[in-house]
Amino acid sequence: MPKIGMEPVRRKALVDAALRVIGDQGTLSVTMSDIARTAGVSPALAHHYFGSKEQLLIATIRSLLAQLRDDAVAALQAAATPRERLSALIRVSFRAEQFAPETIAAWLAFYSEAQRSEDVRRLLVIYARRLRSNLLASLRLLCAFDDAERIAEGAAAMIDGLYIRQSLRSAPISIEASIALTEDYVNAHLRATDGGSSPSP
Amino acid sequence: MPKIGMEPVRRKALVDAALRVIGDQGTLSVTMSDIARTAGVSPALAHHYFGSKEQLLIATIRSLLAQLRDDAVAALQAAATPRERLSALIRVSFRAEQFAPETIAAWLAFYSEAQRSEDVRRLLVIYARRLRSNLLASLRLLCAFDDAERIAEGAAAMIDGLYIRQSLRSAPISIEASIALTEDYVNAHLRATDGGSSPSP
DNA sequence: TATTTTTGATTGACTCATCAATCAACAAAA
DNA sequence: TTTTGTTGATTGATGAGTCAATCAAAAATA
Repeated sequence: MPKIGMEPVRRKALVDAALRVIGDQGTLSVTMSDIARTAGVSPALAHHYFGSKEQLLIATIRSLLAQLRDDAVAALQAAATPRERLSALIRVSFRAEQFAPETIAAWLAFYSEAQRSEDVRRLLVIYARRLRSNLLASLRLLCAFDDAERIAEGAAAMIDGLYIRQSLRSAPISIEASIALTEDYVNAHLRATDGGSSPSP
Repeated sequence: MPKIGMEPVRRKALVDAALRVIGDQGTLSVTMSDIARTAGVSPALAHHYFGSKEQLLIATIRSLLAQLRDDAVAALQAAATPRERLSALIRVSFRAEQFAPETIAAWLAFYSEAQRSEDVRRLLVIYARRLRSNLLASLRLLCAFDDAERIAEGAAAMIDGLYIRQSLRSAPISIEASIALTEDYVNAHLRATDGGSSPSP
């Protein structure tokens, strides 16, 4: 069995397994054994490649973040106008995989961990900043500077809030309804702050 | 030392200690010893009164919820018009204690736990439902039925979202700014859905 | 080509620490 | 003396991290 060049393969398998196990159990208190078993290797190997559970978790978050970034980049490239880019960002946030119960459970677990681990916190801050600045870039072309800041802040909060509410699975909101709520928010404010399409000078 | 009638005193001390320790450490993976020490008793006593860690945690969430409910009731009673009641609900959600980092960290930990414990989940659903129905009761008097549903959903999401974003402590938003964002949302939509003050028939 | 050496991949078995839960015992009030 | 409050000591389980040993492919050598 021992073929050369296994390292990247195992690393990926372990990261994917970690995400799955964490999503299923809804907590970071999963054992290295669980993760390793899901990845089809021994617990010792997980330690061999990642050194510690913490490092494996961090790699897992990085992987989630990278996927989210790639999705956003792709969606933005396919959009032509600022308004379309705005909608693309909203749509990406509610992608089916991202909005799946296990993914949301994993995100929640990471947010909770961020209270303790500075490394985890820093990674989540990157996500928050990126979402905000992406929204801002489009909004600045659609309304006054100050309004753009406020709307971006509000839209980001609404997106995150829809996620957390989804995690309780009582009266779950559909993906389309979530997108509609966020779009409505943006529309109402773009309309309220000026005629509808005159960007700041 | 053993004075009679200690049970309620100890229970409260343990629940309060649990909330504090959980908030400080940002996780439910705190030890019974930590909690007991903070409450000034032995770990064995915590088990004596609560039977298990799970039960103590549940009592802790109940206590948080009860306080939130009492705050809401008080705020609602002090408000006269539907519009005032709406603002009162928003203001209560962002109470200083509720918005404190430790409280938010505790909430986050509970949400995460809800993925595993059906009991915890049920309690959090109660909170979500209560917030929604409180908002709805006021909104129904201010706009059409369908609009009320959507605005309530959106406002609740925004409130929860502002909480979760606060937990990262990057670019923290002030209490007043959070209230303003939520008020703006409600105002914009009340304005958009009809002239401004004609309730549904 | 055949043989030896090196090296990466992999694991079972073990250590060490932590923690929830239990229990027997004791102290003071009633 | 019965009841209530309280604890120290102990147990049993669990889980992260370590380590020495094994295995097979690749590289070097003859």
